[in-house]
Amino acid sequence: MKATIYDVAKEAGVSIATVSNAINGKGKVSRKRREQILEIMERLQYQPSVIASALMGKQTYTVGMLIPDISNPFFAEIARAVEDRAHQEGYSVIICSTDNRDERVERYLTLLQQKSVDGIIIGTGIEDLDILRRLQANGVPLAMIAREAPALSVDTVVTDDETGGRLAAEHLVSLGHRRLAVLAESRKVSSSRERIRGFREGLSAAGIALEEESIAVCEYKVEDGKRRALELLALPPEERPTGIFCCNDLLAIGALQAAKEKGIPVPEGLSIVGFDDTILASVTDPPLTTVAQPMEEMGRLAFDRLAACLQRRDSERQRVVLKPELKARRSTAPAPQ
Amino acid sequence: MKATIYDVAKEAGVSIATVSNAINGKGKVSRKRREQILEIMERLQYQPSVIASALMGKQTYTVGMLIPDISNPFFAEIARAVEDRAHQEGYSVIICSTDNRDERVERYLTLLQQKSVDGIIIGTGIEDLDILRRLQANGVPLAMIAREAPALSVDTVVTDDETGGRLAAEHLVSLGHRRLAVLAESRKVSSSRERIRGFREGLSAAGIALEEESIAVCEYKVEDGKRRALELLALPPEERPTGIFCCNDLLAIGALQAAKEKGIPVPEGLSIVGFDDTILASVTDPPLTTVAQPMEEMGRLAFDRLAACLQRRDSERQRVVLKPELKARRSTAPAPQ
DNA sequence: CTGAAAGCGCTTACAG
DNA sequence: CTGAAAGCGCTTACAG
Repeated sequence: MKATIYDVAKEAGVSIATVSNAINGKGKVSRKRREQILEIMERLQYQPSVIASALMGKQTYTVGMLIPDISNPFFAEIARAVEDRAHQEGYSVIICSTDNRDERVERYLTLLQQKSVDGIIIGTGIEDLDILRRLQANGVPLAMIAREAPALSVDTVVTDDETGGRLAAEHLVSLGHRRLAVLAESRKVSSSRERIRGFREGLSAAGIALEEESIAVCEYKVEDGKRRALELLALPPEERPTGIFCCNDLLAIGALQAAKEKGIPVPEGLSIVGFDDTILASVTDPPLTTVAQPMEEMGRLAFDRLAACLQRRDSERQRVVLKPELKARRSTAPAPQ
Repeated sequence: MKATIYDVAKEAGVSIATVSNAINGKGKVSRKRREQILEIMERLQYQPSVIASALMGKQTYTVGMLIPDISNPFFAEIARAVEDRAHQEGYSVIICSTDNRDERVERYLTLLQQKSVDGIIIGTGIEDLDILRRLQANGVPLAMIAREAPALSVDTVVTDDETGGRLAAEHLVSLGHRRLAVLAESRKVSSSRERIRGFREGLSAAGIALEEESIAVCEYKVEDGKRRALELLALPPEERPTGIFCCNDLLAIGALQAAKEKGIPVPEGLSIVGFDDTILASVTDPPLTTVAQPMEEMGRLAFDRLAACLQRRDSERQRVVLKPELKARRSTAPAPQ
């Protein structure tokens, strides 16, 4: 059987309260006793039960993280950064892939609460903000990453998506493109909305309008992007967009595949801009021009924000905005004549 | 405050034991009482505490998963499959990226045990098998995925790595290659050892020997692969390998980059074969010939194996071996003359 | 400096 | 069919 605090106490000839104090550095325990107890713990391979101490109001040292899909490299890289920082502080992270579907979000949130996680990082699109309000009412610390919920008072770490969209627009405009289209993520995803807003602004600053029908809403997977891109490219050459701004790298890969299938050369016949700068962007054919987010930093900061909530629950909510950066690679070129 | 079972019991005018029975469908509770209790739970937004019931010997409905790195697409895809199956059954999964380092493995394993996870899926390379033996001695159900520990009696789901290596060899041999090299993962990683063994067998069946110095051991990251590939390609053209077998897609991308840097055209001047068939393999330039593993199936089966251990602890250990498949894309071609 | 006791929110025999 | 009571492994005042 696994050793408990009772075994240690008995072996040391003290009460369990003293063992508990020795472990937690609480109260006063003579140095001699403490060392003796520690030695016995070692010998018995005693592992304090997080479960039991959590029941007494201590933390579970576990946080949840809701993201659309861990197999999307953008979220996998973010998750790694969150995990590393969490691990440094003794926390574990439960990954929850929601596919941006509200019923999955709700199910996971219920589970996480039943498991008494200490906090939750939200990187998934959520339509119904009441879900988050309820969480906050239950006293669950929250931090948003790569997504926003402006209506809520909640710690947030985002890239400046609007600026990111504008950078993409300016890049394409400077290359002479005037017929542009967008591959968007679900409207639920705030970051996607912001990117499109910035993109539209960037275009209108150059006197170019972005028609509503040039915005194709996709799920976040490659196949969706490809399907919707094929629709956009089905127009006759003189009406067809010469540049597509994609709200993430996965969609951009879909666009790349669509262009290939249509026999349209990239970048000569079509320029494609992605978003995120995941590992994918650097290995595609051609390598993807994309708007980079500082993923490692975002993950780290998001955990730090959450940890700050855990420490002093009353603290100010912060909103951290990181700078995006356009990485020009080879999927963009001057617009065809 | 969050409602507890006491609140529900008081509201319903019954004992907490009856509420507990109603929730768990244990004992006999009249249908009328049960419905009344359920209705009150709903109204009070009562969420049973997993922590408390775990302390009474029930499960935590949480499992751990040790992998080298969640930001490696291979493991991200596996993790997604594990997560989906786990979620179906009401379990959550804690992701632990170990970077294949024993101290991180030990640290995570200790944490997971303190948190009383119901079981652990191991996909990380482990040098010191005693670590796993100790886990088993503590009664923690285990399942290995994509890694083996033949010395242990443990459920295992793997691809037939040896066959995978042989497929790679046969493919290269059939294209006329005779000077071959390997980009290997750490020796700790059993799957990498097996792949190399199969590759070597495949070569020797064609009368080709694989020199020890043609095997470059890397970590599992792109940069490592690139660095070691550069070394392999530093030889004069007539001694340099015409084909490189890489033990995963990430290393293959490193090889691709090294070739590009050296100005060696792929596949005309150098053929490259990867392993895994992650999303990366389909988007590289050129697309990667690689040995595919059925990642979704592996993840699903691994969780099922673990779940089987949880149910009936005494059951037989199983070893599931899945078939790899060579996907010929455009990174391989006939050997240069 | 140390220990007895209460209690966290449940489950599980056991008795009725 | 229902409830009183013990107990899971800890922590936390409180008393000494």
